[in-house]
Amino acid sequence: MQYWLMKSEPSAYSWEQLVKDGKTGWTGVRNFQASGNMKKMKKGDQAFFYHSNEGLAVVGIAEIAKEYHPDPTDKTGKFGMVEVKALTPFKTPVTMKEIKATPALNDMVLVKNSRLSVQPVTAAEWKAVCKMGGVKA
DNA sequence: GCCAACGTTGGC
DNA sequence: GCCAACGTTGGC
Repeated sequence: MQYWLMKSEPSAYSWEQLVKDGKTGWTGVRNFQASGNMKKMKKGDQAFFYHSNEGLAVVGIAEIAKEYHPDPTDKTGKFGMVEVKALTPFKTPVTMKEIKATPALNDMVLVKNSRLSVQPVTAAEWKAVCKMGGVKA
């Protein structure tokens, strides 16, 4: 089981929308590192859903429903996509501010490389953030 | 709305 | 294959 973090601007696609849709195709990634991370995802892996720009917080947990395959919205054929489904909403969102205020979480990719939209999360980080969000890891 | 950081592109 | 220029992301 691997853990991940995926970012989305709420104005583009929010957690609330994913809950409503149940499942969505994670298209539009145009970054090799992010796309490469999606390639490593296995069905059943879990990912934090992070709201960037507005909210600035981890708001829930999604599960990888379909593994990496070509993104039909990418005309160049270089990038891929996965499908995710809503799994567990956080009781309380875990904000960037709180993450930065937690020494154990300062090595998160979210803090170190805030521009990467799909990133790995360690088991320890996963556990800590889940706890802060009020859900069981 | 600004600006720093970073990834990508393209000319050489 | 290098590197400058450019565009985009995202926190503040």
